Formats: sequence, structure tokens, C-alpha cells
Amino acid sequence: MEQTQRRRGAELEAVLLDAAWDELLESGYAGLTMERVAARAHTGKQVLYRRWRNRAELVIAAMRYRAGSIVEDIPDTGSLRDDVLAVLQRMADRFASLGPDIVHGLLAEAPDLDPEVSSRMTGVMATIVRRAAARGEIPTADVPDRVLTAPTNLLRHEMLFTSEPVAASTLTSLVDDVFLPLVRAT
Amino acid sequence: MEQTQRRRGAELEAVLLDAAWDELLESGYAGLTMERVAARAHTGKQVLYRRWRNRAELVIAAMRYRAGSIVEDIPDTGSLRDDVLAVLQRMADRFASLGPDIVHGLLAEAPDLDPEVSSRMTGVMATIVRRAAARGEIPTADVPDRVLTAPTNLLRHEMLFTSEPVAASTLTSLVDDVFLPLVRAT
DNA sequence: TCCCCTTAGAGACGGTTCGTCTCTTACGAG
DNA sequence: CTCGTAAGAGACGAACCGTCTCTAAGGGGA
Repeated sequence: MEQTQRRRGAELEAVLLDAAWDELLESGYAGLTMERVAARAHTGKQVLYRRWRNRAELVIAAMRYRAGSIVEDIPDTGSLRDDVLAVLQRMADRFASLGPDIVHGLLAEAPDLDPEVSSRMTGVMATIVRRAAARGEIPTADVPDRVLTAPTNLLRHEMLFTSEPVAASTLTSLVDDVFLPLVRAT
Repeated sequence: MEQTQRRRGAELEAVLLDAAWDELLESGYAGLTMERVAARAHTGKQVLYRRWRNRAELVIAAMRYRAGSIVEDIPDTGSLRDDVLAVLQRMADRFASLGPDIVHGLLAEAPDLDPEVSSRMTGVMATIVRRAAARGEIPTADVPDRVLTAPTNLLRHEMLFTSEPVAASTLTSLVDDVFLPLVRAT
């Protein structure tokens, strides 16, 4: 019953991040404690603090580790509408698996979470729009950033402020009532 | 130097809420402690807990008390663009005076803050659009809710995710690149 | 092969805050 | 004048943070 092998380096780190992730799912951000993460990983708190300076950093690392490539592959269905819907759906799914508490908590303790997420999102949408323009689906790919990020930002806003999971009709409304009219109006 | 008069009822409550509000401005949400609020109000914690079950409830009460009528009077400048800008400016000002931490913290601990705010915002925007239509500035006031709330929601999103104060160009961009094109496209 | 140095694993510790409880005493209602 | 409600004050236990200390494992270098 003894822990004979002592974990090290990347192997240990993976265990720590897995433990943090599981705690996150089980207790949410507010309920996650360093003590419990350490216990779940069968180690001590110092091992955590040696790697991350505080709870927020640990949680961000865990999310990056597990969430991995949020938007590595950009949808390419051949339809602008379906591409955007796919992006939104992916965001909604990811959020549903985490719960709002995590994002709120992180936002509160980690002020500088945004820039990366935001700019990456802009890139994804820009690519989708560029392809649509190349297909001749829309007249031009020259769309303001504000418009490109509108649907994802609105969805994120919605997810933050409503406790319930996002309805499918919300996604289609974002695309049909907001995004597509805006792109066509350009 | 002695506190000879013992405060009661509404008088005491006002002192408590003022104290909470001051603490909020001084230390932010994360830094606000019940002990300090009580001390600032020259009373004990029990007086707070007798009225509000926890920190979140106290802070919400304090905000309602001080913030009061966020959107009681609806801008009516005679121009749709200026009306919407006025609403956004007002939101930005209010947020600037509070700081992001407060909203983050509240969101994290008080899940059900939204519905009231949201529906009231929709009403304000609907009125503004209705007036614009009556003036003949736009063809119809029949605009989807999703469009009505888009600018305020996008602004709120922006305020939540960026630490810095909102730039004036952000407000005009929201109106000129997003809202007005959407309304005209209807 | 052996030694040494990094660091895993474990837990104590001080500090802070929460929310509860207790106790005395002011003061308004009747 | 009396009596009950609630103010004012602070002790208290529980939880958690982040730091510190200590022992021993085990990989890398000689």
C-alpha cells in the first residue's frame, strides 16, 4: 500500500494538473483548495507552490493542460453560417463542462487572462470570414474586428451571466440576428 | 468621545450600507471584510449578519442603495446614435467608479444577479429605438432583442475582460460598427 | 559504483477571514 | 416602570492560504 515510486518532472506535473482538474470539476473554482489538490495527487502543498505561485495560476495551468487546443483546428464546413455556429457550439460545450463559477473566480483572481483568448478568437473568425469571401459567399473579408468578435463575445457574456446551459436557439440567434446581417451590411 | 446614542432601524441600516460602500471603494470586493465594515460603522459583525446572510448580500444591498437608479431616466437627445452612446457612456462611468474586481467578485458569489439588470436594459434600448422610429430616423422599431442588447452586452463583456478603463473609441465603435448597421439592416 | 544535491512527500505553523455564539446593556413599546 | 428586542462588543471554531522545516528518495556526475 506504500508509495514506493517517487514521481518527478513531467510525470509528476501531469498528476498534479489532473488532480487540479478533477477538483475543479468536482468542487468548482471557489471550492478548490490547494490542500485537497495536493492530497488527491498524493503529495504535499509545497510541490504545488514550487510550480505555481497561487491557486489562480494552478487552475489556469490545469485548464490549459486539459483544455489544450481550444481553437487549434478552425471549422471549415463550406458555409459561413455553419462555421460560425461550430465555433460557438464548441465554446458552449467547453463552458458547459466547466460551469460559470470557474470563469468568474478566475476572472476575479487573474486579471490578465483575456488578451490571449481574445486575439486568438479574432484570428479564428478572420480565417472563417476570409474563406467565405474566397468562396464568394460574401462580398469582402474586410470586416471590423469588433464585428468579428461580436458573436463569441456575446456568447461569452451570455454564459457568464446566466447559470443555465446555453440554448441552441441562442447560438442561431447570434449568428442569424447579429453576425450575418453585420457581415452582409459591410 | 463616547457613543452615547444607540442607532436603530433605518438609521442604523443606512450607516451600515454607507460603511460597506466606502469599504468597497477603498478595498474592492475581494478586500472587503465584514469585520472592517462593522468597525467602520462602529458596531459589531452580528449587526451585519442579522440583516444579510453573507458578504455578497451585503455588497449587493450596498450597491442597490448607493447606485440606486441606474437607468431611471432614458436619454432622449433626438438622435439614435447619441442616445445609445449616452447609455454606454453611463455604463462605462459607473463601472469605472467601481472597478472590475467588484463585478467579478459579485458574479462569482451571487449567481442570480443578472435577470433584473438584463431585462431593464432591454427596456431602455427598446424605448430609444421606438423613439427613433417615431422620428422617422429608422424604418421600424421592430428590432430583435438580441440586437437591442448587443451594444450593452458587448460593453459589459469588454469591461469584464479588460482591466483598463474603456476607451471612448470603443463606445463609438460599438455604436457605429455594430448597433447602427444592425438596426438599419432590419 | 558511489556520493551528493535537488526536490518529493509530509505536515506544522502563523495569519486571516468567515460565520456563529454569547453576554451585557440601551431603549422603545405598552 | 418594566420587559423584550436588538445593539454593541468580542470570543470562538473552522477553513484555508501561503510559508517553512524536515526527512529521505533517486538521478546525475565523478
